Amino acid sequence: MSNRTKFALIDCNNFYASCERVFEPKLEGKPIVVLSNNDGCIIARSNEAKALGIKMGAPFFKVKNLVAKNNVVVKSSNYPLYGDMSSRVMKIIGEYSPVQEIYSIDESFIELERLPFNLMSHMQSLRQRVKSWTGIPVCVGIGSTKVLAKLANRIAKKYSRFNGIFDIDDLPYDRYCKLLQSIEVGDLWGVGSQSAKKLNRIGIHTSYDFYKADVGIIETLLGVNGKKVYQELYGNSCIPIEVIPPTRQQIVSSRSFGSDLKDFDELNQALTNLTRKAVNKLNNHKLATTTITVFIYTNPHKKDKPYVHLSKTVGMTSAIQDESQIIPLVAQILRLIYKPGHSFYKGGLVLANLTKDYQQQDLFSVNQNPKIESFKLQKSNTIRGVNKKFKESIKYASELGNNRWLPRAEFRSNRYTTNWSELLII
DNA sequence: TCTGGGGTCCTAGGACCC
DNA sequence: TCTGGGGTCCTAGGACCC
Repeated sequence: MSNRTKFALIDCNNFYASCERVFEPKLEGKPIVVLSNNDGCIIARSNEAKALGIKMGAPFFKVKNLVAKNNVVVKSSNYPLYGDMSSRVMKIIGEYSPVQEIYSIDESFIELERLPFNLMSHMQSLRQRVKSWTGIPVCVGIGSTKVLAKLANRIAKKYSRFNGIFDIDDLPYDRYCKLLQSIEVGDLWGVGSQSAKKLNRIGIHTSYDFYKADVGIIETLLGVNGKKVYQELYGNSCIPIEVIPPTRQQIVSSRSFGSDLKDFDELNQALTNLTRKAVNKLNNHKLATTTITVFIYTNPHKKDKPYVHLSKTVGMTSAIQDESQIIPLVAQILRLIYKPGHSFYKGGLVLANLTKDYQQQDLFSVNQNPKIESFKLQKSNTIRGVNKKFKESIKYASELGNNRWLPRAEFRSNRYTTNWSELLII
């Protein structure tokens, strides 16, 4: 047991709600919810809000009464703040192990093998340091596989007597089985609602049922991923830590609009903005794309009107990476799919087939005057430089207009850590 | 009636995660 | 009135190749 690899999962408690509290300490002890883009759904809740029965993912308008009655504090999401807080937290976690995977904005796995420390006090020190340096509370789950570390984290969060740290390997076998019996199979990491339904149909309801089932049946029903989860419950590590994030496969940029859009120019305005965001990401990763998908669709929740989903994918013979190439192309594709008379609720684009090698020229293209090519490159570098220094001061004209697409964000807090004009004032 | 075998690549759809 | 956004991987089926 003791010389097996050990993993720890560090998970921030109610991350977005906790970020809001750091800069508004009077919210401590009060119920808080954070809304998705466009103030649509609940995407984070403080413990107090959870206790009121506010569900994850609930549409905001459906819980407005409950929220008002209980004086729940409402915040629009503030990703610049959360992203910056996340990188601070992750950096501190990284000081506690040479092997770290940043799994999501609020979770990180680390490997604990061969660390010359008492594990418990080492992790206790991590928790305290993250809390005192950033204000964010975290819990630590420890186990010999990632699935077990995830499970352990649940326990650490749920029972305060563990002081935020739980090592599942410390459980004797019978207690481990008891624990599995208390957890629904759909709550295991990697078993989602669809798989849970399939398993329920053959009498597998708890994680313990799953643990005791035949591995062949699990593989037939859930495929290789289900089998991995199964084996990880037995302590056989199948899902390795990924220290280096794999290269991106695609970049998606999409939004539901602040108001439904009918007009082509309005849609194009929104799409230009989204394209610029996607291209910035592309450039930051030093990638180029050869496949662009553009899509727009009407509100699927409105039953009185037909749901219309329009999209088109275009492939190119050579990879492109420049705003001046991609923005006009997106506008062209939008022109091809656009149909008047519908109220579009959401739209976006996907850049796919990403490649590092964007110098490759098209064999059949003509007029590749090297002077012109180098001028183009110089131009786009200049624009990028100016925009970096003077925040988004050069834009495509197609992005300017009536801004009806801008998402609602009625309850947004300040970008305390990333914007000079929104610093905390004491 | 009987109709090879082995492989790749691409796409769409489904499932999962946060 | 009001329902998020951004990812990954797997699988099945079709097209195509020799």
